[in-house]
Amino acid sequence: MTNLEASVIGTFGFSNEEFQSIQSFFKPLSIKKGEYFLEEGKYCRYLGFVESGILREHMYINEKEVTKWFSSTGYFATDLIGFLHGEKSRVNYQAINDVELMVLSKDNYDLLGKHVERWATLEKLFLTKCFSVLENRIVSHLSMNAEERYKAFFEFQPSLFYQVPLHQIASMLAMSPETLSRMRAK
Amino acid sequence: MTNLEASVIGTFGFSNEEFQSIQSFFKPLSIKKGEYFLEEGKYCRYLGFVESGILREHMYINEKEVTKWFSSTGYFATDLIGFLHGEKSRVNYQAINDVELMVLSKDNYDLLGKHVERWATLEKLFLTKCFSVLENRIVSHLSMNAEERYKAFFEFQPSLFYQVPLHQIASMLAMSPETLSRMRAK
DNA sequence: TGAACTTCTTGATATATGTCAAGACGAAGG
DNA sequence: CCTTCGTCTTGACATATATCAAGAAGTTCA
Repeated sequence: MTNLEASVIGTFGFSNEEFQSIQSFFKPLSIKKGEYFLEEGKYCRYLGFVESGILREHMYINEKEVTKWFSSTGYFATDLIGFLHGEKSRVNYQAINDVELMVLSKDNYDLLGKHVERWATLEKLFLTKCFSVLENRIVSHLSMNAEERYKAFFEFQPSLFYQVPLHQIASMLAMSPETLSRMRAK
Repeated sequence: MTNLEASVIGTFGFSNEEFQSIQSFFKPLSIKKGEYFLEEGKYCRYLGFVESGILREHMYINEKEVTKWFSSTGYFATDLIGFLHGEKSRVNYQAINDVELMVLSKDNYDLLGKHVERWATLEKLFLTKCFSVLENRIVSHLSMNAEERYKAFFEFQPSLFYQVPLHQIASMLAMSPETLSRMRAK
């Protein structure tokens, strides 16, 4: 069973039949360490699902690089708004290490509604999951200090800390690399 | 023309016919200053649209009150995840002043798909707008300091600053009331 | 192997922001 | 009308976090 299958059936509650009917729309894509899956200013033609490896989502603001998210195994990767609306991406997705993806083109994505009866429901579930993740992050910024954000994220995804440069994690948590280093020291 | 009509046609691109077909599903609701439109732990039975007045979205974390958002004229109000999934609310919506709403019950919301042909498209547009707002807020926390967040939000909604207690705005921007007061002094 | 990088840590210090306390002011209510 | 309460500001001070700088390891690559 691929990770895609496990995720789509487990997390999103697709039936086996539903999964079979969408599977053929995905195709595999390999990306080498350092290469880009998506670049700022280019059209978001693909929705990626990470089978293995880690992609980093980042953008430049006032010449400073801001890490927004990491898509590791089992996560989807794209500028969702850009993808759904057929617009240019505002973010980059770069491979932290060698990455294996299953990707769905925008054209195929738009066809799913005709091939999967429950698609409207399933798509809504997907969108609301994404929404929920962001909502929780907002709350974390409203109610936690740097140390609490570090602890919460470390509990959530400890494995990332051994695979990703820590200064990038620090950026994603809105703190300096030195601060993150000091919290780890405790 | 009601604000609901203007918003749904202007922002979401409904046709007049589409608006007419959904209008009857909404009903008006008045809320007095201080009263609640939605409370933590209760089921989210309604999606509200603010015709006039301001609602404040807030929650309690470690006994501390955290203001998450303000829904002023032209905004929707509900715990979106709770509403869509038929779950209990994690937030409160309290009236800052007397508020006039147009509300859509969960039952009616679920009926819209059968009455409006483009509903799947329109609903997706609604969800992605909400998603986009959150995404921008995340980026603001990753790339701005308190003063920059204050300035950006003040430019975005200056009128709020004259209608809402400033300490609540401070909470929403993740800073202390004193800090907000000092930024304003400049 | 050695040189050039990157990453991570640590210390010293600077700065932004939070906390505490007090007072001014206006609104709400008896 | 007075009292009380909530709001906002301001000052003094505390603290969290950022910045700057240096060095130790680990990596990459010729």
